[in-house]
Amino acid sequence: MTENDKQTEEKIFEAATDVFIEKGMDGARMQDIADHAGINKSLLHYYYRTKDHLFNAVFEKIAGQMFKKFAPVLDENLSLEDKIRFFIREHIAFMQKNPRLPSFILNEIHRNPERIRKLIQSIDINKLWTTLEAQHKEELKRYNITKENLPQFMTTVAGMSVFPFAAKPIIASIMEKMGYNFDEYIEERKEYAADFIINAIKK
Amino acid sequence: MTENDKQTEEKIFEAATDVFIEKGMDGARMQDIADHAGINKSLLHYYYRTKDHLFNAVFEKIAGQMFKKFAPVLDENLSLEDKIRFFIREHIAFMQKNPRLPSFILNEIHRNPERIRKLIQSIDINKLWTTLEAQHKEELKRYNITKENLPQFMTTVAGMSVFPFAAKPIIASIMEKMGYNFDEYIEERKEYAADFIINAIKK
DNA sequence: GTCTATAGAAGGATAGAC
DNA sequence: GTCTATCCTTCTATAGAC
Repeated sequence: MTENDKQTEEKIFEAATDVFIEKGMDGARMQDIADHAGINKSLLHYYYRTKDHLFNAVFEKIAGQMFKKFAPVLDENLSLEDKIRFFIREHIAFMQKNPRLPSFILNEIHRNPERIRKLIQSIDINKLWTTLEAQHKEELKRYNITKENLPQFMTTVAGMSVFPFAAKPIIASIMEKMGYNFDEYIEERKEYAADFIINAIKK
Repeated sequence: MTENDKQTEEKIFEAATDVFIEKGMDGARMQDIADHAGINKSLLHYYYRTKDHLFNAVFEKIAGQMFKKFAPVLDENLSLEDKIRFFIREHIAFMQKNPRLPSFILNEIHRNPERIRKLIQSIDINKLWTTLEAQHKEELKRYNITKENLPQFMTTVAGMSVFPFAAKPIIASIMEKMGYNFDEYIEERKEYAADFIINAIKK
C-alpha cells in the first residue's frame, strides 16, 4: 500500500527531523527516532538504510528551507532599504517558529564542511551581484556597498538575525536576569536590527 | 611524583580540550583523547573519573577564557567608541587563534543550558550597567544606548565578531568562490565591524 | 601512577517470521 | 510493510597486575 508507505516514511522523516535538530547527528539515537515516530527501529533501516542516509535527507531539506528564505530579496519590487527590513523581519519570524535550526546548521557544517561547500559552489554569485546591481545601482553606490565588501555586508545582515538564536541560552539567561524574556527580545530585534543596519549604511 | 602527575594531568587536559572542541561532547571519544595525550585510556578515568567530569573541566576553563575577554572593556581608559574598536579587534584576534571555539560553545550551551544559566546568574548586570553609565553618561545618551536596549546592542556587537567564526564553513566557501579567502575576510572584519557599529550608533 | 584485560551496556544494523 | 530477536561493534568504565 503506497498510501501507507507514504505515511510511515513521512512519520519517520518528521521524527528524524525533530530528533536530529534537538540532538545533532552525534547525539541522536535511532531508537529515539523510532520512538518519536511510534514505530520499530528496523523500519528506519527499511526506509533509509543507514543513520547517515536518514540524516542527509533531513539536512538537505532543512538547509534548502533556510537558503530559500534569501531568494525573495532579489524578486521583491522594493527599495534596498525596504528589502533589508523585509528580509530581517521574515528571517527572524521563520526562526521564531524553528528556534533550534540555526544552532543545528551552524554545528553540522563544521562536522561536514564539504557538504555546504558543494551547495555554495552551485550558486552563481556573479549573477547574484549583477542582478542586485541592476536593481539598486544608485543605492548601492550611496550606501558604499561594493562587490568586494558584499560578503562583509551580507554576513553582517545574516548575523544580526541568526546570532540571537545561535546564542539563545546565553541571551535568554541575561534577559531573565533583567526581568525580561527571550521572546520579547526577539520581537524587538526585528525592528532594532533593521534600524541598526540602515543607520550604519546611511552614515 | 607530583611533578609527573602534573605533567600527565595537563597532557590529558590539553588533549581533551583539542578533541572536545573538534568533535563536541557527543562526538568525542575517550580513546581519541588518550591517543592525543599519548597515554592509556584508563588514565583518563584515574584523573577525571568520567567523560562528563573531564568535559566539564574543559568547558569551564574555555567559557572562562571567552568571558574574560569582555572584562577589559570596563577598565580601559578609553572613549566608548575606542572601547568598541578595542573589543572587536581583540575579540576577533582571540578567535583567529581559536577558530573552533565559538561553534563549540554555541553548540554545547544548547546541550546543557543550565550550565550557562548559572554562570550568567553569577554576574551582577546592574553593577555592570552602573559602571558603564558612570564612565560614559554623555556618550550613551548621545548614542541612544539605554539600560533597556543594552542587550540588543551587546548581542549585536558580539554577533559582529562571533558569527563569522560560527558560520566559517559557509563564509569560507563563499570567499573561495569569489577568489578571496576566509583569513582575508577576517582581517578586514576587524575594521569593517567596528566602523559599521560606530556608524550605526552615530546615526 | 601506569598498563593490560575485560566487564557491561548501548548503539547501529540485519535475519527471518508473519 | 512491520515486527521480534539477535548479531556485531563500539564505547565507557572498572579490576587487578606491576
